[in-house]
Amino acid sequence: MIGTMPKALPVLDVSAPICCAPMASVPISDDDALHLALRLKALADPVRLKLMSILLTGDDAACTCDLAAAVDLSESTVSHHLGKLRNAGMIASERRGMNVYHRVHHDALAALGAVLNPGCCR
Amino acid sequence: MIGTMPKALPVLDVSAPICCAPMASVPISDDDALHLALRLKALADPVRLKLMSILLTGDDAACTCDLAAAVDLSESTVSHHLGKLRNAGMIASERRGMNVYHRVHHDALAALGAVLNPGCCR
DNA sequence: TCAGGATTTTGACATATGTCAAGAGGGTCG
DNA sequence: CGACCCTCTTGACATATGTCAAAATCCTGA
Repeated sequence: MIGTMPKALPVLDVSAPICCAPMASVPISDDDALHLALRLKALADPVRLKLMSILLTGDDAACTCDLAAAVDLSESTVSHHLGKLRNAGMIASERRGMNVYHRVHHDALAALGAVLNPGCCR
Repeated sequence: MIGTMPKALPVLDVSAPICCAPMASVPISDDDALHLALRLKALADPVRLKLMSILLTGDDAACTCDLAAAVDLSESTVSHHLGKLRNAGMIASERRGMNVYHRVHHDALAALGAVLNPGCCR
């Protein structure tokens, strides 16, 4: 039960596709609430939102160092944020030569929007 | 600039209607990123998602004590969570007699979904 | 006015989070 | 191979967060 969660949110792999009914259609289960919360938490940070937006609006995938420059933070910090996004299934990262390039999982973002927005058509 | 935010996220009033372009349409501004993050943070907790879902699927508004019973947490804890949701503009609370009844701001939820989901029609 | 129930606020505590510096891997190119 | 660049991991630190108990508010009804 959700009340007996005195300490930590467990660390789960939430990189699988989001799969739960819109919040308004049915009372959400404890399990779905936890998974959804972990994904929203991954997005609920100004730096990570900024990174997502840069990736979404950019022509191509961007590497870690470019992103670090764009948000003006250390590369280790940006790597940390990218790790969180990747772990939540929001982005995919791929090594090309010396750099690692990141791109958004559009489906994951759309699915998240759909769970929140009852009136959303797709 | 977003990088020079060494400490705390400022406490802002984000109860006003959400107003920013979908994340994918334009690189999000630092200001919009901050506001959006604060709203998402309000939602990014399993207990608060559960509360939202209960309110969304229930016939009527629910009072604090009913919600506390539903999620099996102390009333002070639930009051704290409801305060966060209210502060983010996700719910409205109204006193009726001895109890305080809470209901969801559907628009706020929908707007949040719309910012996330580029393909959402409204 | 006063007793009692509902709600919120305050204080305390353990845990999570965001940040950077320093170090460890991994890849490229002389 | 060896120097160097990009990335990720680790350690440390300050701050935020979720929880409850206890105290303070607010409201109703006798």
